Amino acid sequence: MTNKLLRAIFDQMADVMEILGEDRFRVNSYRKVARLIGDIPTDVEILLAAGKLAKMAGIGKSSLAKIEEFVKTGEIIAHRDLLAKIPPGLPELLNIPGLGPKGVKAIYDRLKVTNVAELKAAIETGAVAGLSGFGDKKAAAIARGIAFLEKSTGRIRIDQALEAAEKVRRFLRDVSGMLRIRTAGSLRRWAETIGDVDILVAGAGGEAAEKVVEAFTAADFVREVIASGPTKGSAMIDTGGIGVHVDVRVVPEESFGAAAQYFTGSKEHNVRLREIAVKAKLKLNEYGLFKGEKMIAGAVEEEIYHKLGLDYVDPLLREDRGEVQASKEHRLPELIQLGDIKGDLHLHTIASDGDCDICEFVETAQSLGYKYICITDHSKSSVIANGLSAKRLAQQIRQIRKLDTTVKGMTIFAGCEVDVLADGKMDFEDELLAELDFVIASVHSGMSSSREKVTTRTLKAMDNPYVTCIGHPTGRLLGQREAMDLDMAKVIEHAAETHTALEINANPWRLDLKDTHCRMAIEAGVKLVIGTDAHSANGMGLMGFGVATAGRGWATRADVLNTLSTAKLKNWIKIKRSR
DNA sequence: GCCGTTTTCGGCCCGACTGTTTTCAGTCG
Repeated sequence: MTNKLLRAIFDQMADVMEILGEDRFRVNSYRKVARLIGDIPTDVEILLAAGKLAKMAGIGKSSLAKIEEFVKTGEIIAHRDLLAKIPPGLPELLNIPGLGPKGVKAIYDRLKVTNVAELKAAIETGAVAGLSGFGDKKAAAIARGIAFLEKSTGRIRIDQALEAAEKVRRFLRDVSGMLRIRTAGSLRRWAETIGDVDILVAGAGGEAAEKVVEAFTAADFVREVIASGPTKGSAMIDTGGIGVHVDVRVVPEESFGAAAQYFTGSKEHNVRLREIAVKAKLKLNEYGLFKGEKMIAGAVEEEIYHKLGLDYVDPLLREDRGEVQASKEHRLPELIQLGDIKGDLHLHTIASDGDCDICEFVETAQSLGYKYICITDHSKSSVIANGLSAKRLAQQIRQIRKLDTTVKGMTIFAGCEVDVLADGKMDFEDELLAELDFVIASVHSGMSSSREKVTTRTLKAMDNPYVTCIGHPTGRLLGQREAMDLDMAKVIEHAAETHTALEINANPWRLDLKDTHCRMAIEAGVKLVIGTDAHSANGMGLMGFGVATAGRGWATRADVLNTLSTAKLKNWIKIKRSR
């Protein structure tokens, strides 16, 4: 919790300093500290006590003192002082697209505008347009920015972004002069949510490039054109009833690799790379890597990394979370691939709230080349999900055992997604759980309880000898429901102690565990299970989202249970039960 | 504010697009 708060405080200090026109590098260092703290899953207090915080690159004397002050007193004087210098509504104006710190300062200094409502009024009276440096178009752009902000739901889920990207790619494929297309940006990094979709097109230069942009901005799915130049088009497009911001950029074929690198980001990762380039007396931009005037790499992305003395970095890792240093030292992990997955261990049938029966899952699993699946319907307390009674579960187990003997080349495990009750006990007696091959323990209620409650409850579930893994550990639904306030450090520590796995729920609504928590679990030696939580045969196709999330958490094949052979998986499960 | 096998001071990533200008600042990614 402290981390979130501290991140917000450092970001807010940066906002205010930006508006006050302070040195941008200084502002940047505050932003960096904010991001660093926001990225660490371990509580700042713990790192501080262990002396680890001071060793982090980017956190210097001054920031450390501020963090210490916050941990001790619950506030930072410098933060309070900064806030006192401007009206409270001002920083939120920075969120308006098209309005930056300079603009905010100008409308405050000269029009005494202090919040969004006053800004709207000032635009209506023409006061904003009348300011020198502004004008009619600028004022209109700010008005559009406010409207966008008011109706926007913020970032979209990755499955929504993929759908939008596919729509634009299909369209561009038919545009002449275009040679290659690829998605870049946070979508290529498989970030859990996406701000805008970046599409990169390699095409002939000059007029041909302009034609690509023109065709895109004129497409029938475009709702509003935001910007359009000779090499870049930016628009809001309609897809599945939501508006998605899509950028299309056209680059020369010889620069395609450099452009892919550049536009894939993250911004912070790119800054690292360019720092290395500068030190080597080179220049890196979206057109290539240059030594003086001479391009020494550009067409192929891998070459950019190699010429900088680095191993190629998978897009999943490009978040400036230590991957650049690791690539320099040739110790990047060999990330798990979708093809490593040998089975799906989280599936719901019509017996509870799914849409298909066990046989349909078996067929789909066979087509995916899986070696095993596990049926995990809901337990009795999940009434809305038509959870199974003890009797029905016992019947289903018998049904699965029988079916298993008839299916060749694949094992069907009997499992259950068992509710963790309010007191941490399981929804079924141990005698019944003992009959199952695989037990997912999930919290489905009381998610907004205190940190202590939800944590204790989860820890206690892991104490049960038959619980194989914790399902969607934080319970979050992206854009809809906050994650439980779990003490993840404790959960991971206890998972290691009790030989319990943690799930990466692959559903793009969940992606739970998330990337940074996965990494923390892996470092603690905890095994992960990637499950789709499929409620239909189609749902099994979501596995890739979970694999990507694992990869973003630096997971190798060895870190994920459902890459194991059937025999090895059985052995792993047995260990906890025989303790 | 942070950082240092070129530095404890003087750097700190780079370019496109827009709008208001008349050569450039602001914003964005």
